[in-house]
Amino acid sequence: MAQEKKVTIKDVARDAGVGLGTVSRAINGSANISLETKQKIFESIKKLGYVPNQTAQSMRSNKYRSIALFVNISNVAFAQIAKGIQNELDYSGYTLSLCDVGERDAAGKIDSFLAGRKFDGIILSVPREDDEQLHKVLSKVSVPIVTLDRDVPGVAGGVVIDYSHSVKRATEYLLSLGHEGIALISGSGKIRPTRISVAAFKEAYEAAGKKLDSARIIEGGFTSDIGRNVMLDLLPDIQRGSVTAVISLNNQMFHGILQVMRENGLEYPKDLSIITVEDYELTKLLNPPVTVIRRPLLDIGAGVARVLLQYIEKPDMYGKQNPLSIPTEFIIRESCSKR
Amino acid sequence: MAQEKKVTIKDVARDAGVGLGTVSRAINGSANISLETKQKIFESIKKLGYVPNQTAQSMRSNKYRSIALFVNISNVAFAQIAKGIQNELDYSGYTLSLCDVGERDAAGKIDSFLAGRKFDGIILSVPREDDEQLHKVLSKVSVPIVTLDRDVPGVAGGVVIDYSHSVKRATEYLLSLGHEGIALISGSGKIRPTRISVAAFKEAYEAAGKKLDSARIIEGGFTSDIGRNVMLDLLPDIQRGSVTAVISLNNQMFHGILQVMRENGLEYPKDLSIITVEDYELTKLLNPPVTVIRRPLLDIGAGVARVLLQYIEKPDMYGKQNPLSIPTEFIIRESCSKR
DNA sequence: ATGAAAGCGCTAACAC
DNA sequence: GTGTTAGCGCTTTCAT
Repeated sequence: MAQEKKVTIKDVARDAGVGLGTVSRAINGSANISLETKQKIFESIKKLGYVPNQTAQSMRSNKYRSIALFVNISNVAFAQIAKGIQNELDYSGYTLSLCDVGERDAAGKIDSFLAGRKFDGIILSVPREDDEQLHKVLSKVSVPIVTLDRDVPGVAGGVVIDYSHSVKRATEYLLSLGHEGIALISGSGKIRPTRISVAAFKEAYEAAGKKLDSARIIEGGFTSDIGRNVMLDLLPDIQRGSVTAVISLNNQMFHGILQVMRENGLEYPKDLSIITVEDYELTKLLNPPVTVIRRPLLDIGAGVARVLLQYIEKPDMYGKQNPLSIPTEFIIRESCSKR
Repeated sequence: MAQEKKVTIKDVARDAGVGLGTVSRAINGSANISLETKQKIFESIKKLGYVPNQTAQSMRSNKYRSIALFVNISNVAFAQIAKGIQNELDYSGYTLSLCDVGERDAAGKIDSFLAGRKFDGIILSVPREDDEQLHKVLSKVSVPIVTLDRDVPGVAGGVVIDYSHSVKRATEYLLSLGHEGIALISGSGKIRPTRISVAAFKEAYEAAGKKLDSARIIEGGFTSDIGRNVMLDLLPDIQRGSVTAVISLNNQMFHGILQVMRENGLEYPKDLSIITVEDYELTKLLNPPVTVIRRPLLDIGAGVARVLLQYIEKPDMYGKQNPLSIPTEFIIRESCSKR
């Protein structure tokens, strides 16, 4: 915690024997400046160890080199996504600010976080899309906002994850194994990935010409406790044999599901076939290894950052581009068996 | 992305019929101001929807309501720690800025991140403590820095995790089970948790009056690949029976270890007893459940944030306080057997 | 091409 | 107590 001597643009100007504005122009790569003065200035800058004060720059220019990320930080997938965003941002010198929106009152948290604070752009992933309060908060924001696999009216899509293909394949796979009673346990019903997945699930049933009991589509959530409860409810059906397979669309939930199975002496794939979304490789190390739907988390982060950066640079393009669609992968391991 | 009409302190002053400074005083809860003018001002503020411009505030006051977090974001533990930090920061209205230091050139990343940017404080967790470059970078910083379970010369400790007790207990436990050849696979050798754990490991051996083959203390790292390699090296000793138990001090590494076991038909606890650090509950769901050392990640985050906040408020206290020590928990499950 | 000067919105020092 | 004023460090006219 040493003392930092602060050298300002003034010092540079004096040292280089030029005016304030000229130094500014040099820094910002302005056109109207001769090569020699430029050189002279950069020498002084180096000599004095000058670093522009970003706060002052921001105040004057309304650029902040900073973007805000709103997510539910409890979601384990988030860390990798954040890393992907960082990687992309590093190139362009932006800072990432983090805000946990949690599960409840996301709008309130976003609002107070944003109050008076300045960012050049925002990446948004909320637990509910149909949040009036949220829309109100976001409508006050004057910088580009981009969603992370969410459909929020008035907000441009940044990245969408294509669960459709994988969920369909997973369902077909289970169907082909002879399962008829497949329970799809989604996350919250109010977000895009759930809608997409449910639709794909239905499609697969239709394509196979089988009829789907809509009670088999269960709205879950983001926690292992919810997984527990859903699974507890499902237990009778499983024991009766009317449910023989489960697809879990969230990793935390999957933990709860596994726990209930364990507690009730249910083994996979013998007593129940299971498929989940993969957030980290431990699913592969479970015994037996679990069949999963994998999302390329790093790519998702990098992608959403790139889209946002683009909108920041070209504000009039805002919302005029389709969100980046990121594919998922269906990986068959050993958690499902013939019926 | 609507238009935000910006109302400034000037507007408020005019509306309330007072001077600029008075409004400022009202906002900042200054003493010298009468209740009625204060009330009048807050009415105007509400009426006009005034929100102070933080950038301008920062520039003038050198306070930023912002703290920086430097971590290796690939570490899964980090997400929960970050949440703990956030929780604490929310109370005081600080923003968290995230910077991934990765594995290599942490100093460089920190340097460029910090360049010209302003924070009120920094939370630091680096992959190596003995980094000359790092010390140089940090010595230029003029705000409180606090470490997350690291010993960095010249930097105040924020939080230290007390692995000592748990590692000792884990070792004693293994020893009591009849294991003599216990391999301790640590993280990088250049960080505090490794030093602490190795010392505790040795102590346990000494206390039991057994002699420890120092080749059994193995420096690992932060990735599952390193875990793989270490385990591959260990394989002959395991098969020969000179190593019968493994303690892994890192979760990613543990994945690699498990993989190698799987690939070589080794089962725990039958062929090898294993203990690891727990970062998420999936270790409990492995079959059999794994005996672990658990760290309270949320508390760690909250703790380090609190310590930093304290130093920010009382800069002259900087470094004069002991780091907060956070206990760990040793949880016996079913991954170790008698020898 | 470059210097001078006017603020960005705010806080703090100084008057009264 | 409260108004006025001088900047914080920078970018951006506006002259030249």
